[in-house]
Amino acid sequence: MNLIEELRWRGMIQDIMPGTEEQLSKEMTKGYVGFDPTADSLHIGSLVPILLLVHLQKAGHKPLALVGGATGMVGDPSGKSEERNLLSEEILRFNQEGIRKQLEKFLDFNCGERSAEMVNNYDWFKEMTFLHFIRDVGKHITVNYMMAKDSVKKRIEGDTGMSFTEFTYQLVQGYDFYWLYENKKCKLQMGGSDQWGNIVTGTELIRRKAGGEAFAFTCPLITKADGGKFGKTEKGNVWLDPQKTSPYQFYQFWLNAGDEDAEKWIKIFTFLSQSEVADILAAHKKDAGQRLLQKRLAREITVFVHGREEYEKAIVTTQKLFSNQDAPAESLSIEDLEEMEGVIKSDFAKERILTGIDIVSFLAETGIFSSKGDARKTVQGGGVSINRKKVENEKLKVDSSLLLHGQYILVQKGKKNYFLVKTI
RNA sequence: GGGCAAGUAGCCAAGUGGCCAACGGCAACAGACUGUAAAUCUGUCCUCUUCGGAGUUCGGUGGUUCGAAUCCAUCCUUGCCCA
Repeated sequence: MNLIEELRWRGMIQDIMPGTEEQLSKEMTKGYVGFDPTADSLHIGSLVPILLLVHLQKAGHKPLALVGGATGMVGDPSGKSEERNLLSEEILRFNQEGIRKQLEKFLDFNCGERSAEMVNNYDWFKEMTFLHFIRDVGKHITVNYMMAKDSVKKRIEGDTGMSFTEFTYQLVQGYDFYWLYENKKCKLQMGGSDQWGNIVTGTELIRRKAGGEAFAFTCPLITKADGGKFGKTEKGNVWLDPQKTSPYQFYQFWLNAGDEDAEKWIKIFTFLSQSEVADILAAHKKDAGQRLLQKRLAREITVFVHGREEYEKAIVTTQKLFSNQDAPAESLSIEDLEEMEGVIKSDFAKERILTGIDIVSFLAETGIFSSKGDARKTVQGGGVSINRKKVENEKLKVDSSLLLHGQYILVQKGKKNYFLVKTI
């Protein structure tokens, strides 16, 4: 199976330029994807472009990761309804470093001629003068062409308008492709389907300015069946950086996927073969309650991103927190409590417990809730458990009888948010 | 520079002198049902609260009024049109 066929059954191809498949089977091809340095870590949304590069490398081609230092300073209008804030050079440089470190985990940067490579478009744009740009780049593309782009049209017809800076974005990005074509012999660009317009501007520029031929394909944007935003949880973005999103939370994110989503995602986010996926789906359909599909999905991705060891830790924590829902909290050892990851820990003065404190004040003062009113409302709604027992009465006194091992209290806010309060 | 329109909670969006902490929708959080899903139903959703209330909001500032998101002035921002 060649690269395109492979990606196609995985549902990773949205648009593809004619001739791309032939080019890929003809010779070792360099292909690139652009990454946006607006944050210092990549989140799981960027996992898709990363996977495109990984697949490319596996298929015997050379991946380039372009960090949009220059374009990040401008802001892409695609899919945005509003003008973006501009970032300073310093922040962009810092973010670029973070991204680089993460990419190194997924791509092989040291395997001969197919080694992955990282480039930053700031490097060729910082020297570029305005005159140079409008003469050598702008000259080749008509405004009519640029205006016809969906991303531009929407903004012009909408009621927010669009600055010249953003309008120029597609040219700047298109020039990236041209530059890589000329200087690195890069003939392929990949990206999310929202990038299609910008990518085509690039191939157009290559055709007109260099008389060359370049190729491209895009991957559909990842969506959720319920229309929600992919990659967001209660706590915000799901990041690839374990400092920002712990491996446990990362694992949980995938484990919580809906059936419909998981079925799509397992093809996109894992390297399982077509027959393996078919087997898993069949097994899942037989007994959906087992959630074999989600478990496998979560396992594959967590191992891929964080490694086997972290995955196993996440599993252990998961089992402790969820598998024996009915087991009394007293059965957990001190080690279990201390080592559970994904549990937010806080300290609390022991005297307050010994003298007894009402549940509402306790929840507010430990920071589990931001205010007493908030805590009270959730308790009234049945949303708080202490040591795995639902708090039925908001007048409950918290005292030493609730301490596990003489010093811990395990608090649950909802079903999935655990807090461990340690008295000192 | 001139003309017109608009700015309301995280977002969309009603409200055009008191009944307004402000209809409705989305998002979010919690509960029930489940499979730590989805769908559905219920509750919460400006801040604090001793759950009785209290305090701060409707682009900013000043004003009119017993009383303003609502009227007036002025400034700021955005869009459209003209120069």
